[in-house]
Amino acid sequence: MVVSNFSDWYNNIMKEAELVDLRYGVKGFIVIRPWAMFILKKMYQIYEEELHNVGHMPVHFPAVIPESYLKKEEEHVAGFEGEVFWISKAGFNELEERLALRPTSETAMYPMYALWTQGKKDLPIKLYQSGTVWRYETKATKPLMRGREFLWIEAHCAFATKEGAENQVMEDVETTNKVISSSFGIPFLFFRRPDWDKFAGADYTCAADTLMPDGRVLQIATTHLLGQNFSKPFEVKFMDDDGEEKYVWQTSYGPGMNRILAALISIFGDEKGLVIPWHLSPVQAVIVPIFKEESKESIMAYSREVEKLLKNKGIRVMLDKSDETPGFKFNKWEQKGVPIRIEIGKREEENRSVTVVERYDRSKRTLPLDTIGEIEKVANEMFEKMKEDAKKRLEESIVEANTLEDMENAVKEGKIARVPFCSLSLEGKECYEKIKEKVKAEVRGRLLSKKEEARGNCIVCGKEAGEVAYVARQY
RNA sequence: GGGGCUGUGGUGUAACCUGGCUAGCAUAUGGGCUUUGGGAGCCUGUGAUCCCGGUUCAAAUCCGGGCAGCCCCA
Repeated sequence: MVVSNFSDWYNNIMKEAELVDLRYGVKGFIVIRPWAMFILKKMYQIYEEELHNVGHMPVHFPAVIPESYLKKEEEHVAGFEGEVFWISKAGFNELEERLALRPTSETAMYPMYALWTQGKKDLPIKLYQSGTVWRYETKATKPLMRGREFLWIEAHCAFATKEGAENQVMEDVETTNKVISSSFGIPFLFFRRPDWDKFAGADYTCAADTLMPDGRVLQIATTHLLGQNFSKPFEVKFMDDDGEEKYVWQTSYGPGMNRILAALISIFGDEKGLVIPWHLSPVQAVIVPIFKEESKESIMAYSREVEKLLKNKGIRVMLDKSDETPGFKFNKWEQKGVPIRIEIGKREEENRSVTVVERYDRSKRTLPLDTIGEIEKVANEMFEKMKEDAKKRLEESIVEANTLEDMENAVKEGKIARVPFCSLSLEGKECYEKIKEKVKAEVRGRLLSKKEEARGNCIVCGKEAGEVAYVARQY
């Protein structure tokens, strides 16, 4: 992907590949078109399956939250109040109590959790819902990256002990690795966020940041240790073994599906268009027939035979029967990101073979018809390459910086700077604000994946460094 | 939150500064002919000045407001 004009590329691909339509006419609300929605559905399916594997069950809570619920936890309201859409009227009646369109569902779910939890037998609770939330974003909106309505999954857990909740946070990290990294191929860094940047109402927040081609990071999933901050005001209690009533320990986890799609598009896309991983693509293999008028019938017949063969193998195949020229079709499906193209012309028909072109590096090979199942292997190898290359790009974008100047340069070049930093608790906030002002970048936190020993002095204040922090520009 | 730019058929644009004739072009789209190993060609048809208000004999064009989009900065 060309870095110099990522923004143009991105805006353009939305239209060209028919992913979304921005013309709905309400700021921050967009129409997601079939090609993108199919990919989202696939991602949901894989995500939900993995959540089931680790013991979550699905649930559905209402989209509206009574004002009194939303306001029960003080920090939480303070964090979200400015972004809430309110329903104050229904039909011809003013509502007695305003209803919030959920910006996130803690305050919708926990009143019910209180009713459902009496004893240890009711714990842990591990529930998730897939759905939409609404936030009145005041920053500039950008298709799929920041909207006022977005699709996500939110998993809300409750445990008898703090340890149980902390383990859940680590399990969420592992789930994120399995799904977003291994299955979707999107590399990211998982950070413990600084205290000044945690979720409103959480003890602490961990967040996965991926790197967009222009060097800005995009947060694609978060998991929060909510501690007992919500269980107390919502009175989610249980009777413990010692006969004492105790408050549960809670977590919430939220992968943002729109943003994951935005990352998928941007990280794998190239100057020709999208490149969609095999298992997520609406069309996995497209057959492009090539013929002279006199051979049309037999080549189409052979193409249909190949189509049927692939369909029977469970592959999402599409035979492009339109009247366009082959070159037009090649370009169209490359733009749409179909991972495998199968060309069938006179040569292929005569040899009972197919020509297979993979989208990522556009390598071409001829397969005899009876080995056509090989395309799955080709596609898998393609995906592994995409994944590796993306991972390498992320790793290579991390650079050491020990002075403010180095950091500024790194960030300006679209890198993620790894810096010695005094503290990620509130004591370090002043240093962070200086970075933000001078370098126009964010302190993303410290890595979760490994413990990094801080050396030297804080890049800003010069005090002994307590942390190895990562600094980058963000979306 | 601050600043800037923009809004013309489905899409991309010309005309806007300096108001004036039938709003031009490309692409897409309907029909016809023709055509298929990297975005074919010819003929023909359909289709547009974001919304509200103001200035003016006359507004796509100038002014004000709204809505929407993009970029930069916080």
